[in-house]
Amino acid sequence: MEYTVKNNKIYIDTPYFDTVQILNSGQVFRWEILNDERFILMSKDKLCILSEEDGKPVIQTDDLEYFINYFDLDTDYSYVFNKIKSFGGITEQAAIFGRGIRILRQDEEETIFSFIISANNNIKRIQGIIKRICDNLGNEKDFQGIKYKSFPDSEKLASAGKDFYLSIGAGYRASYLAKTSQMIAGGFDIKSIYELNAQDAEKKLMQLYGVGKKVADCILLFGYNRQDVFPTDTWIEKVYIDYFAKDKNVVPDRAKISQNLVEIFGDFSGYAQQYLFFYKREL
DNA sequence: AGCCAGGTTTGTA
DNA sequence: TACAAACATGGC
Repeated sequence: MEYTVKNNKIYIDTPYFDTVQILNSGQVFRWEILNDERFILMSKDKLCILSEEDGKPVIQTDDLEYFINYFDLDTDYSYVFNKIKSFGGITEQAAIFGRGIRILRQDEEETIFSFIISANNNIKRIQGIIKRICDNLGNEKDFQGIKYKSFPDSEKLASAGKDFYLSIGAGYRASYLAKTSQMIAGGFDIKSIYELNAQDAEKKLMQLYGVGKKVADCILLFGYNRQDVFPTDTWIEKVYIDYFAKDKNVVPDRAKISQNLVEIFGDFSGYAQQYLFFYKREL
């Protein structure tokens, strides 16, 4: 076991958990610096405090079970890490560089809306838009004197119109958020996606307004914990051109890049994607 | 100042 | 099917 639980705290004891790397890996947007070396992270209506004791990560929370699952603490990352390293080259370098990254098990619904907002957007602004949505539509919560707002459910999101999303700076994604929240609140079954294979799951998610292939793949990876997809954005496209393309002058489209990378990495595509994304973006 | 950001949708041929 | 333009906004 790579963690122990005591008094509402989870003590992490593994090199495969680096708080700063996880927070900066671009999969989670609702976090803030609390004070030096302490962070708060929110998911759904829950919050945890991330800190260090004796140089090791500590998670403080009212809901231990939720965050043990959220941080994927029961997955053996030494196995994942070594498997990714075995691909060699840039992939091995990326894994070593981002050794402390984990793929979080985030809420499906929150992930859907978060990654609709992510389209053609930068991470700082994505964080701001999501924060303003929570501040305006979320429920008031409190954890040990820290006041925060929950992520609103689809009904609440659907009750706000396109004009609201425009007013909080969502830009042209405003209509996507208004429409998709109405679809999900209206009965679009996002749980049934767990039963589908990757291709059908992708197609189903792409029925949602504002969800194309790349966003669908991010939702599957971060919200459904599916590893057999390879979200291909501008950064992964750069990685592909630099290190995987046979002919740099003939660059396939992103769907084809994604397909090629899944053929290479198979059921470890998600992990490989995350290490490579982090490596390219941090350098 | 101007390009870019974890792209998607819509229109055209 | 394939490609291009339109789409809002702010980070750096």
